[in-house]
Amino acid sequence: MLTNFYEQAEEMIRHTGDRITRGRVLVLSILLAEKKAISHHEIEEKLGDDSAINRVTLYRILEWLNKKDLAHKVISGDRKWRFRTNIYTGLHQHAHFKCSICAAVTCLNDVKAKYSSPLPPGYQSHEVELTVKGLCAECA
Amino acid sequence: MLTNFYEQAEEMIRHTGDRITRGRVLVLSILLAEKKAISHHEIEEKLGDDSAINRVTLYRILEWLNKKDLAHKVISGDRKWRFRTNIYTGLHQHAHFKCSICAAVTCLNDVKAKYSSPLPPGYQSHEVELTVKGLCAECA
DNA sequence: ATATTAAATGCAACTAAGTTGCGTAAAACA
DNA sequence: TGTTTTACGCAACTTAGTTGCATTTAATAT
Repeated sequence: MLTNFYEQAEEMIRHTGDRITRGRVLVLSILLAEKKAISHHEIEEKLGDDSAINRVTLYRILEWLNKKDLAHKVISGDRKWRFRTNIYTGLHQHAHFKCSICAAVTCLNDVKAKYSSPLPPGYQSHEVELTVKGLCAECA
Repeated sequence: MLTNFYEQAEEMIRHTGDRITRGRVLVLSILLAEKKAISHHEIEEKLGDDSAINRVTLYRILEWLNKKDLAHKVISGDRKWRFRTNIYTGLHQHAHFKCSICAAVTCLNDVKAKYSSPLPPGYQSHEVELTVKGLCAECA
C-alpha cells in the first residue's frame, strides 16, 4: 500500500534529475498517501521516531518539492504552510494563483470565488473555479 | 484629511457599544486611511513613537476590530495577518460560464468576478479567470 | 465633580513556525 | 573505490503572535 507510494515518489523524484534521497522519497510518499494538504508538524508525526528526519531538513525538502512542482504550498489561516502533492489538483475547487514566470501554483484556500450579480435566468451554478494569474512575490 | 478618518473611526467604534479608547480610534483611522490590507508591523510604524501603542495591545485591538466586524483579517503567505477595513471591497473582473452538458462558454458580461480576500503580499494579479460551471438555460 | 467598577492597557515572559550558517555525511559519477 | 557536489544535521537565531497578571482608564452611578 504505502510501498506503491514509495515507488511512485522515487520515480517522480528521479524525473527531476536531482538526487534521490531517503528524506525526499519518504516525505513525498507521505504526501502521495494523503489526500489533503498537511503541515510540517503533521508530516513529522507521520514519519515517526524510527524514520525521523531533522526538522530543518524537512523544511528544506518541502521547499524543494514545491520548487520542483511535486507539491504545492497551501496558505492557511493559522500561519502554517501546508503541503499537498500536485496529482490531485483536479479535484479541489477553491481559488488558485499561478505565477506567469516560475509557474508555481499556490492554493488560495480562504479566497472564495464569488460573483457579485446573479447568473442569467435559467442558469445553474454547480462549481466555481477561480484562477488568478500574475507574478508571485519571488518573481515580481 | 486624517482628522476625517479619526472622526469616522470614533463614530464606528461608538456604534459597537464598546469603549472608545485612544488606541482603537488611532488604529481604526489608520486602517480607514489605507486602501490595502496592512500588517501589525506596518501599523506600528504608522503609529510612530509619539502615538505608540504597546504591541500586545495592538494585537488585541486588531482582534477586537475583527470581532466587531470593523476590519477583516487577511491571510497571506508570509505567516503574518494583515488587516483591512470592511468599507473597501475586492477586485472586479469579468467571468465566464461553462455549461457541463453542452460545453458552451458564455461571457458573463455583467457578472463581476471578485475574490473575498486580496492576494498574499508581493503578489501581482495580471489576470483573473473566473469560471462558473453548471447548466445553462438550454440544458437545465 | 468625584467615586466606582468593569474593561482595556502595559509589561514580562513565553510559544510556535520557520530560517541561517556551517561542518559533516552521502548520492552520483567517473 | 575515490572524488565531487549536494543534501543533511545541529545549534542558534528570528519573527509573529500569546498568556498571565498588575495597573490604568472610560463609562456609569453617586
